[in-house]
Amino acid sequence: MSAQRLRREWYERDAMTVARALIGCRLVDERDPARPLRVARIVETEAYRGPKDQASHSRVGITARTRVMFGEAGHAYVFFIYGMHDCFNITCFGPGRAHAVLVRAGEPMAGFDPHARLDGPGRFARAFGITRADSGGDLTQGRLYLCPREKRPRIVATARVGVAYAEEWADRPWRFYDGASRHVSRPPKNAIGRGQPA
DNA sequence: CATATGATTCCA
DNA sequence: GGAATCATATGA
Repeated sequence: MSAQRLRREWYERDAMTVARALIGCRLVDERDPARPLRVARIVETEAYRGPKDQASHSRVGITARTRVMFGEAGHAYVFFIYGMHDCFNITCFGPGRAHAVLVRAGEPMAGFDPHARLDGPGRFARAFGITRADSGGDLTQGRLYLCPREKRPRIVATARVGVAYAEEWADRPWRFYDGASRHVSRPPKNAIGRGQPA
């Protein structure tokens, strides 16, 4: 018996709030009936605060690519980057706000090889087979959806990755991760001792 | 039409 | 440290 999926209202909050709330939630993929259900626990996210945020793709306004971010909360925004990677995002807050949350890492729970790597936005999307074809999909209605977390994780906030060009927006602490997870994409350099007790 | 670059990953 | 590799945005 699977948990109930997150509803529209849950997504209708600003990106920083949603990005934090997303840590520990589960992404469920039952798009392919021929494959077993795939589930991962999200352990790392980044918030993008709409057009004024110079690190956000929505800064360029409404284009074919960014249109979904300007629409209803709770949809997938998937973009292709560096000629080889798809990245999975979740739209939030509401029409015209263009807030979004990038899912940067997860830990495999079901349907994956137990050693599958879901750390890093490119690897995460690839593990689920999420591509630009999935951009615009409604996460409150389709076969790709999110379920609430069971326990509140210890959340660590840092600056976002790869946005140095965004000037004063680059240093905002809008990257969030589960400090107890060993599946974070860029663990702190002095990370020994982090994680579950042995 | 031409060009620059990126919300990254992998290899040396 | 540097390459891979191309969609997207922007300017001619």
